[in-house]
Amino acid sequence: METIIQILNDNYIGKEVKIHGWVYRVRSSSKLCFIVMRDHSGVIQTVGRMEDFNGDDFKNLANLTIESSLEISGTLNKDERAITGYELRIKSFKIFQRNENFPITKDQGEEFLLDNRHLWIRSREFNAILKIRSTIFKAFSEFFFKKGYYEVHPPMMVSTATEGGSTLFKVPFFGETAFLTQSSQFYLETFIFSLEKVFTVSPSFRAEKSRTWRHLTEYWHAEGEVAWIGNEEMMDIEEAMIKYIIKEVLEQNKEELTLLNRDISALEKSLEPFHRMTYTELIKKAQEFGLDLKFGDDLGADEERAIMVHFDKPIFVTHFPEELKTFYHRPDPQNPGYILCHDLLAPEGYGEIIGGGERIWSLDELRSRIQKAGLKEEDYYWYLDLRRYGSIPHSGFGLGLDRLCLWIMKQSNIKDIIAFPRTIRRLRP
RNA sequence: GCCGUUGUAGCUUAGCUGGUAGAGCACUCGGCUGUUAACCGAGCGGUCAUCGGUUCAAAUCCGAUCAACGGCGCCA
Repeated sequence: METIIQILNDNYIGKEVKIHGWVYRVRSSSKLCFIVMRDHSGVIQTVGRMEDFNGDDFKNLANLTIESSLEISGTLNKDERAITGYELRIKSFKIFQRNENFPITKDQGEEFLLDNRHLWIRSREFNAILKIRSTIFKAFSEFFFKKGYYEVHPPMMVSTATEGGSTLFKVPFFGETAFLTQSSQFYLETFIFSLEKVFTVSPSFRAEKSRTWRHLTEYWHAEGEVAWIGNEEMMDIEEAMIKYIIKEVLEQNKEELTLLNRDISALEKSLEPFHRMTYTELIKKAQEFGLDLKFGDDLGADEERAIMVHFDKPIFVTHFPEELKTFYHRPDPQNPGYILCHDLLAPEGYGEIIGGGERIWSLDELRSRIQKAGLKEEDYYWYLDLRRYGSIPHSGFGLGLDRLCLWIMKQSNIKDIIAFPRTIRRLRP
């Protein structure tokens, strides 16, 4: 048994091969039928000639429906008329299932395809998306393993919010109420006291009623936490990580990127050094670009997009004013009122994909920030304990892997790069 | 949560200022020896989201309801 990608190759010309897969397209006339077959690896045109078959065999072949499953044996020829340049002349075949008409035909609306996502993921386009996504996830972990990090596994069911928000999913938990995690950052901070350099890839859940092109209710969160380093060094690591992922995708998924019409040279730009600027500098730049942004404003989606059309590489934005960030971020001792943190904005209008920075490591400072934020110390007893016993400087980050996928594949909606998106209005399929 | 748009055949849709529903795809049947989500001929398929109102007459105008989609905020 061969895979399709394997036999799209001159070495197989004239040889007898056997493939299995699904009918991608079928066309027939009275004495000739074309069945384009697909498997996970690609598509190939096969041709059935009436003279090659006995009895009803030709008819059975010509009457196959899209997505029927079968096994085909035949000889391979080169043929420019065929979709992928080679053609298999069918000698024999075995049908596993001739199915009813496949629900997805041409001219489908987005919503219909979402309702039928369980079937649509078979499409060539989605197949390419899933392959690139797989590379992105793999490369993320690979990068950190190569740097000596440990992968850790924080809980998804938690008792408190990370950021004190009200956007948590409640889950009954043996008489108590548990929440689905929004971020594993606090747990990662516990791990560094054992392992020093850790990362995790796990889902995060946000019950926010977002309806935008870049929000999911359940999304894949890649987080890292590193002992003994500060904001600058954290950014260096993230920059190397993003470049590593892009390089891997460029190496392993050229074909898929082409199938998606991704402009590869635009992506290659991000292998050059990223821009870095402070929040204050960014606001100034934005004002130069003619944007109505005042100091103290958070960057909205429109602003991010308007700013990012001026850059072709990612930008780290650092030193946000204290009021714009949550309590655990460490204020800059050199710049009172500013935070040692960073957001990474992706180019081509994609905006924020990473949030990270240095964490407060002094117990007193953390307690006062918790108080200021109006939160209860009891809820954070174990987080505070980390500052009681051998506290150290450390930094971390959270990367929205789906957002990274969105940008790398240059799709227009985050739902397009995950097989089964969960949003405020979609729980199925 | 706020703002906006849309709802016509299985799917994609046309239908202007009211006159009683049209197409493409899919499907069924027939034809075709080189097709590229082929082509040609015929057929099947619609309580125009729901409820109510205006009118001689409503897919079309008005109101309500429901559903979906898009944008913002929140963030990754």
